[in-house]
Amino acid sequence: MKVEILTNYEKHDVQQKIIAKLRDLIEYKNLEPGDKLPSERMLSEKFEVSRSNVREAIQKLEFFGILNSKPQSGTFIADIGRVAMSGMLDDILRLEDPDFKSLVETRILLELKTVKLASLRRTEEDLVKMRDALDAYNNKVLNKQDAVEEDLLFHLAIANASKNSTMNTFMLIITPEIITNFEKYHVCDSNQSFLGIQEHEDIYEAIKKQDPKMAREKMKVHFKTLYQYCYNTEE
Amino acid sequence: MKVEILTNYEKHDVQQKIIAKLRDLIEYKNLEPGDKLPSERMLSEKFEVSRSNVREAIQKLEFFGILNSKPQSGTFIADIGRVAMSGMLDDILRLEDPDFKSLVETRILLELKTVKLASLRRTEEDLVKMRDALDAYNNKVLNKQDAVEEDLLFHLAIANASKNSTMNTFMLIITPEIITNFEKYHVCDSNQSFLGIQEHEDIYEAIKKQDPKMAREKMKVHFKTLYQYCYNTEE
DNA sequence: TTGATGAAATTGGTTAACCAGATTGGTTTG
DNA sequence: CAAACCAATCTGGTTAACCAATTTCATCAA
Repeated sequence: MKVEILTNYEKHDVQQKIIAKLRDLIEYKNLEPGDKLPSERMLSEKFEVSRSNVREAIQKLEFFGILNSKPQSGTFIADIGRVAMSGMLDDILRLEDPDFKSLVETRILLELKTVKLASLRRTEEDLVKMRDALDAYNNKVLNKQDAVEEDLLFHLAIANASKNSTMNTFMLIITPEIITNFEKYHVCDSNQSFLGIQEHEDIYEAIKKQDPKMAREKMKVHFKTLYQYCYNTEE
Repeated sequence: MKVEILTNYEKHDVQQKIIAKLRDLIEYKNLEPGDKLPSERMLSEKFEVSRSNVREAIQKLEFFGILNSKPQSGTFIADIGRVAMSGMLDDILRLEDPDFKSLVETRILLELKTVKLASLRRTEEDLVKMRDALDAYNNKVLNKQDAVEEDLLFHLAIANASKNSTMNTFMLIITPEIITNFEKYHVCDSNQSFLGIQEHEDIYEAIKKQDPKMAREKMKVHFKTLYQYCYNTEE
């Protein structure tokens, strides 16, 4: 068991080292936006790591949008300047994985916004999807079953109706971690889920009526218990 | 040129297909949380794609937190239930890449929060980093040079001082796209940058004085021009 | 019958060879 | 002299063979 964590740590460590070396290389060689990075083979040789490790590091930086690879051509530095590039790489290297409090803070922030946007932009189709998620949740709760997943799916349906793809993506990123943490800390017990039915219905109604103020207010009520786990998150 | 876009499209397409097939497989085989996925070799054979394609798709789903691979053991379904899993996979498949408006909306939302958190939680070290970023920005502007990057680095320093790793990560994700879009649409011309100096200084002062209300207010002022590009983003 | 044992099969990860398309630079041709 | 051309080279992507750790299961001992 200890070994597994160790290997994962080492793997992450190797990737961080490669990213750091790439940053130094870019600095040292004075590479500018649009310039081509040395080939993957060269980098793997120079950094003394496997080519697949190099590829994974490049993929990660592609995800952050500061590199992009073109098949049969090369890997290029994105159109952000050297200063921004260097600063961002430093930040990426310094990134820690999120704690529960940080997740909840962010979730509340995102959802108080998506619910407003959803009430302004939702289509009829969106309403149907939300209604379905709601019914699934209600069924589970009435049968006294755990309904954390159905809960989150309703919230994801709202994010979907907000028509903001960035916030939608971010909600998707934090949702699994929220679920596992909820189950770990037993945030939701059954009577809370029971309350949740009405709270969800209120939110749904506000969105249906296209009333952003009300929607936001009802979401806030719904998050009241969450606030307790994150008490100094002033609105 | 057309070919390059095509290959990228196809690559993304292949990955989406694999994810869809994984979803169907999980549904069909009734795989529960904690269960093991078939091996990468089997999947690549069954889906008729290369094993590396399978690995990349799995990596993506690992990033979203719904799978995790253990070396020499297997790939496992994360501890979120089948319902949540299935819903999330559908959402992931439906994700579109972000438009500028969505990016700006999200950035404003995040920054109005991080600036408040930063003013409550900033350390002396954070202040130094922000001061450095600020000086770099001012220098560039006074020399009438483009300072988009330095601008963003100041904002990233704020996100860093907010001590919320999730928001910090999200800011890093959207920053490069913000920069490229800014340069594409020429959002910042020189006299605006000139105004920016004072606006930045105001924000910095508010954070230094640990005044969250003021900090948020000054950030709002700073975003006034951005609002124009995203006018129906009501506060 | 039950628990321990260990060899064989299976796993994700790594490596190296290979592929097809893009790039390059020297040559040819008008 | 400049433009067109083509082959050698270089690129990221793919494939297949290999590795070491893990899992499995038939075997054996108590």
